[in-house]
Amino acid sequence: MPEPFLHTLRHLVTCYQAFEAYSGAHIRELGLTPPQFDVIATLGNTDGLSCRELGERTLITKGTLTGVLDRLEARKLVRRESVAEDRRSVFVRLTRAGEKLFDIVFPAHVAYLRGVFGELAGDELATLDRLLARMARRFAPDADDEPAAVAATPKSRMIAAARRGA
Amino acid sequence: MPEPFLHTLRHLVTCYQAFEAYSGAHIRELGLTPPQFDVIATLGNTDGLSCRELGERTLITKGTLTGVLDRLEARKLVRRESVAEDRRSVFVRLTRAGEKLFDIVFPAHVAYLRGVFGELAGDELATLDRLLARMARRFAPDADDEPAAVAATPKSRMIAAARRGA
DNA sequence: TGATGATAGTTCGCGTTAGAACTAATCGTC
DNA sequence: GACGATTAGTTCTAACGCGAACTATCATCA
Repeated sequence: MPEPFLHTLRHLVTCYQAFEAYSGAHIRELGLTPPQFDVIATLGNTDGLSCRELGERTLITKGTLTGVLDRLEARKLVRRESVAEDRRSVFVRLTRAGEKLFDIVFPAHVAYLRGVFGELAGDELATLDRLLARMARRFAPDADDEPAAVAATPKSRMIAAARRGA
Repeated sequence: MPEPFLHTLRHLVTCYQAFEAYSGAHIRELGLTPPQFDVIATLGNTDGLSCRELGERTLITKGTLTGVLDRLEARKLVRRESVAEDRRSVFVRLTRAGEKLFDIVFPAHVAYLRGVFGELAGDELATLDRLLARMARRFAPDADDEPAAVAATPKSRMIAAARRGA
């Protein structure tokens, strides 16, 4: 009993990390950290989002999000606004500079990633997709795949883009 | 052109994070952080490893590994020894207490994970395995899958176990 | 109204992350 | 055998990562 699932797990981790390294290297060249990119990408073509929603979409926990937004705000790529209806809430939106950056880095990064999948047959991609989703549900029964669904788990990368493309 | 690969990527990230959260929660209950567990698990049933090899197997970069080992050594779970043949190298091995901990936490964690895969048919697991490995190679052409092969990329989780089971 | 509870963000502690700069030791090669 | 190039670990910096504690603000319901 060599526990074959451990083998699969290792490949999951290896694959994820390889993706992270590949994607992250490019993002850093663009002058952003991966979480910062996720925020920019999520905010792009939007009228703004609450911190809560932004956290859900990027899979960044709220504690971490505060710091990420602080740094983006310091660079004037993002602006925090208070909401009249609910004064607990904070609305986040791209500044002009943020939008400009989005228009550059988002397409660039998607193009950068697209190259990797060139040869992968569409049905293989679909199979991988399906199996990953199933496995994810197994680990986190309270899955999150539908537009309005809510989760509140950890970090991410390119999540934003993935969700947009979905 | 909805860029279907973005959808797959999102699932990769979601799946990885779900695994991390699931696995990490249990590991924390056992009184270790995930990287610490990886080190303990990798060192278990071994006569010790060099920092270099330990880093390669756990996929923890050397800079990070120093800190992880510092904390494990402070808890007397691990011991650093200098090597006569190569005085640059540092040999790391479990202390008696470390071995004792390994004997408890490793089987416990494998059992904890095994439950999740119960229903997954063997061939599906194999398919997922194969596709993940292929995708990983695509992101990191200098793949690492054979025993003695070398890589030097980032972090991990349960890597140790996966490699042992492999 | 007023106590109870839930929610939105921030702050904090501790640990991890990558990457780059640094020291020390060994290797390759002539 | 000396010299430049590698290699092993450590140190440093900036940014996450999560959980937990905390503040402020709604929401509910009696």
